[in-house]
Amino acid sequence: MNESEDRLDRAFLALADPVRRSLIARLSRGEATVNELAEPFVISKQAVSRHIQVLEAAGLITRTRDGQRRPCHLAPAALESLTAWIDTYRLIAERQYRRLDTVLNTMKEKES
Amino acid sequence: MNESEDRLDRAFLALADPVRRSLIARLSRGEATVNELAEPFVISKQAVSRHIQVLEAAGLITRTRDGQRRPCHLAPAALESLTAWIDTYRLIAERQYRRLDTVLNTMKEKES
DNA sequence: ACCGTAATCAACCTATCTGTTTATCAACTA
DNA sequence: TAGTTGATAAACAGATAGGTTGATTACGGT
Repeated sequence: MNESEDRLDRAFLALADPVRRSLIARLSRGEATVNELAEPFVISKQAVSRHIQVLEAAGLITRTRDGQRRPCHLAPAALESLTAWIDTYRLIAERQYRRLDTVLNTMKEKES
Repeated sequence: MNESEDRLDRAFLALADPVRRSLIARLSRGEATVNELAEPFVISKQAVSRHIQVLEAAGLITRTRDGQRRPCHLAPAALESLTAWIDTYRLIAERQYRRLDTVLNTMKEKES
């Protein structure tokens, strides 16, 4: 039960689809229902509905109830946890590269 | 030919696997060969080799040649482009939420 | 109560992912 | 040159992703 690993799996997988990224982009401008979200797409509303379920299961969006509507809202905190994961390793790697640069420059100086 | 969309697809999909994320974590501490990367895993070296190909196709790592070895290096720039994408929409959404808070607070003030 | 609408469920199809095993390629070493 | 080692290719099997269509649930309006 690697809960946090599973969460990362689901979140990154959720973002690995252009339709779902497009839904995220749309929701960043404010809440929207399934019908509203599905409108611009060629695929069926059912397909969009399942994309939304994927995003919700990944914790990237939340849903409220308003009569028969189920408005979707973006969950910025979940997005932040993804950038946090990525940045952890990016920053370590960048430090490595800077250190390597320093070593190379030192060697070059000693040469001359 | 949505090249940049395809790149995002491949990059996020590449991160949607615990083995590949583990490889990223390892590579953040410095370059490593396929054998070195495969050693801690239970799965076969061939499987790890293909995970590495996925990471390379996604642009998340690069490879050099050193005799019969093919050392892998992390590509921080690619990771940065991912955080840039996520942060774009996260920040917009956060602004939305702050604006909503402001509206709600204003309404509360007028009430009293 | 009835009808329309928002949304989902269920069954099905196809393509892709991820692992395996076996075989092959390419480079170093004695 | 023969043998070893790093790495990959090829072919296969099982699981899952993502689309379709048709049926169903649940709420609202008249």
